[in-house]
Amino acid sequence: MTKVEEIIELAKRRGFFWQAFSIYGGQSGFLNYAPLGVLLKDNVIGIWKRNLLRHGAIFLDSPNVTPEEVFKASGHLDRFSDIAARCRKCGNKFKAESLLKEKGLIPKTSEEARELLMANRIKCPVCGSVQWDSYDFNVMFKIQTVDGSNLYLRPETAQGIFTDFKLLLNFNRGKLPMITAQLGKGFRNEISPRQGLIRMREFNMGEVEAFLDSNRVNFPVFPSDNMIRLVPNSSEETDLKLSEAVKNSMMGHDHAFFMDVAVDVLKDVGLTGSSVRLRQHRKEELAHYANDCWDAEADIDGEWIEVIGIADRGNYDLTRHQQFSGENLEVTDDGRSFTPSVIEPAFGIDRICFAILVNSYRKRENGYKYLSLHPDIAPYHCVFLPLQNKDGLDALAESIFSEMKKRDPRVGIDQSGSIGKRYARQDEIGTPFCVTIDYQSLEDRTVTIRERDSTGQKRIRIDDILALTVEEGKNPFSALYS
RNA sequence: GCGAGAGUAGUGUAGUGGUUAUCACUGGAGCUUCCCAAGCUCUAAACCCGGGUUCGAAUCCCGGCUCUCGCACCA
Repeated sequence: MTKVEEIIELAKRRGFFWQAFSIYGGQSGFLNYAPLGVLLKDNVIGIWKRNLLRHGAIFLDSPNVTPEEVFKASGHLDRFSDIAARCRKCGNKFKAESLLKEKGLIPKTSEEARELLMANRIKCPVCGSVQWDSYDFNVMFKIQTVDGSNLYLRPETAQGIFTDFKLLLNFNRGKLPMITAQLGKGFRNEISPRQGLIRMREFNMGEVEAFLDSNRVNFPVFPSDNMIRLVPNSSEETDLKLSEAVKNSMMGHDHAFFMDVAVDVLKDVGLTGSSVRLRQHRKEELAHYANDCWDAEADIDGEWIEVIGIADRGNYDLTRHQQFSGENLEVTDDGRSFTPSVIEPAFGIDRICFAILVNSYRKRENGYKYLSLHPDIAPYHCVFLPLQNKDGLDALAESIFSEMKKRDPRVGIDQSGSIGKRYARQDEIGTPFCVTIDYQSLEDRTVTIRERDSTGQKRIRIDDILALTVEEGKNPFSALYS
């Protein structure tokens, strides 16, 4: 088994994620988060949300189902709908538009495309046949109401924010810059969804739209000014602080600010160092709405995978929605009217979760596996283990457990099997600390705390555990082993 | 979507026309001289779905679904 296969095997066996609808054979492109995966994902989302709140973000939650007009305005309807041409002989599929481009022909319908392909004896690039079928292909899932209105499942959550821009700005008392964010699902009818959590038809995204005045610096102070590997599209890759990259004119200041925020989030979930980089899109790679885009990529077993896209959308979306809706979406500031620009960091929650699993997977010399998860994002913070299930050890463990779970619900207790088996079980799901109640505990109210990565142990007082203060998103037990 | 391969307990697997369907790990109950998956006993759990061939199909054929790899796709 390859490393990734081993991780997927562990993730299925221990309950991080499962194939969706598996009793009916499964459905390609859809996965279930299993019990531990849900906890991990919640922690990732919590880190995303707290980082944004820290910068004054406001949040929105808009519908998945979106009317056609919105995607006409956003450009997704045109750019997502293609006429596909299928060679009758070899079955290969192409964009009809690109096959007909050299003849200067632009088909309006799939029927017209087929006629043009046949009439001009366009050859299949693979087998040379001139026999074609054609059909409409849309990457957006189309649905209909009973009265026949066309609706789509959104391919990105961003449009919900753009269409509520005036309300959000009013809520923000008219002030720019304004950071808005939405956690939600996106849907894309991928032709061949693959690689588990990497390419799904329904996926979790945490999108941020920062509205700003492009004539000035909107976010002067970087939160961390992280040092990061940068891969620009026109020069050599280099390690730089983001402030230095801005000085070198590699990107705009406000764009770099959100790259810094993105790197902070990755740092908080435990993705750091050489496993993360920022790569600039090539011109031809840019989405229709983007002026510039840098992807935060994570190393997933030797392959760089986009986990966050930080796009400069300019004023494209607001300008388009102003045109199509007739609403005035300009902002007046200092007597000057303008359409705000947008920087959009879009976080791929599922990919971040998968990158976390892959990058935390370790093997000990004896072959036993463990997940070296950051203590703050592990599904369980600490698990209590009575060395024996008798002699009062079990009762003492249960009393500590029931006291602690009132304050930190991310604790567990495990009384089944040998102690080594229980340590191994917790190692596999990435529990960073195990507290073992042994015979000495009965005499002096001390216990041992074991750290997952080193397997080292310290003896601590039960009262010090009970005195821990719990802070949202933090593992309080880290304070006991330092 | 195309081509090739593959789908057997939760996981990984054995099984080339007739088996009570193999083994291991995991899970559960218990014993145990008890701090790193020890040992022992017991136990739960599977042939992807639908057709066909056959006296008889996990096994052969067809279709569907899913997975893997390559191609294409990835706004």
